[in-house]
Amino acid sequence: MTVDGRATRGDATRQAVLDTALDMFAKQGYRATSVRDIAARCGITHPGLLYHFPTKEALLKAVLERRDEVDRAEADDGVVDFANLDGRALLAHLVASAAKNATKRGIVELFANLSVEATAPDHPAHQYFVERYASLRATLIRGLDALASAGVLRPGVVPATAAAHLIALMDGLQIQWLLDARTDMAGSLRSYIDTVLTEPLAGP
Amino acid sequence: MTVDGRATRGDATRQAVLDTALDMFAKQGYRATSVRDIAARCGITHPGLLYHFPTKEALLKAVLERRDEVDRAEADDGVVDFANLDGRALLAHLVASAAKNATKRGIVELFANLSVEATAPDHPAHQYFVERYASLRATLIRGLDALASAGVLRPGVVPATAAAHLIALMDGLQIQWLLDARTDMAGSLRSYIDTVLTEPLAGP
DNA sequence: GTCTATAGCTTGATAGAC
DNA sequence: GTCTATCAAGCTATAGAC
Repeated sequence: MTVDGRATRGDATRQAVLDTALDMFAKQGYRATSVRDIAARCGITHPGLLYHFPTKEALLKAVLERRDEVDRAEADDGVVDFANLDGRALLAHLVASAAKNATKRGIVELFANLSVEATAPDHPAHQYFVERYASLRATLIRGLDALASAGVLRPGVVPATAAAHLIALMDGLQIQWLLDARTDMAGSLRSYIDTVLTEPLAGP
Repeated sequence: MTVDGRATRGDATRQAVLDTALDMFAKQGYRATSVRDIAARCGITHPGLLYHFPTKEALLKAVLERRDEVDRAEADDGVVDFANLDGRALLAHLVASAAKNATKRGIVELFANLSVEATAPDHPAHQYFVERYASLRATLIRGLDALASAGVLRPGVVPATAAAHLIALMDGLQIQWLLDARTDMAGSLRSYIDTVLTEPLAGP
């Protein structure tokens, strides 16, 4: 879409490239996917693609931004603001995300692949992931602090430690699930959360 | 070494290649490291290298096997058999491993990279990782079962679930540590273990 | 056991026509 | 906006000399 709301042909192609790139980065990883492959699946040639995204790296960044938009849109079912959920709702949201991820192998592969690749300081997505982890960690600590104040955190649980555990569990369980789809990411995460709270998390 | 115990020049080269490959796969990932680069750092050409290991894939497998040998040798400080440690010693060993890993960024990068890459069923190291995870999981469940029988497991802790948590934590904490070296892998792991036991793990 | 030389392929990116 | 054509560079792997 252009700023004034009219869709052009170029924008349609741009969208198709973005969707296809997301799918292929997800299934094969960023490094293992070539610009040519993406272009071919969109019915154009690779210089055609590079007209819209000048480099492969620019395409990756656009894909990540688009992914965040989609996630935000989905979370806005009830116009919820993730960063300001109350403690229990925040933890419930993590479990729900894990359950939803189990229906999207491609997305899980993309982020599992990238979060390791992007660990290298010179990776195009390095800064994106540094910020992503820092922000998630901060949100979790805030939520756990609130739960501590409300007295529903099991004594001895340190918010910063539990936050690190939660993030590690989400990442680690994804690897186990990718290796063996019988892994219950959501259930496993929930059972950790229940050891942290004085009263189990409600819900499905 | 040849079967009868005599070292030959070829064997020395073989060893150098193995060590160098481990180092470079670790620092840059398997896919991003070329056979040429490895050969050059060994002072030979790449066809020279391919005489010893017919393909890059064969080299990877040899590196993984070598890594396991070294790990086993290190664990055998006191001639300990990892799979038959008693429960507490097994958990203490995990913490010690995490601490040791924090001195070897290369190795951590190699395994973090590979455990995600190898999630793809057609990856050369797929079977290796499937078996690695299954065996670690089995060992952990056995150890936790023993602790449960001894009555030192906090009530409500399910061995299979705690085993999945421990593996996920080790993998996930590695990613956080690679992103930010201030992450305390060993401490974080230990604090999870302490929530699972009725009495904290002794030791440094 | 290691070399030179090279085949044969894929990659990301650019120039310039239409 | 998309194409053809092409570049320069990288890769794994092989053939055959020494």
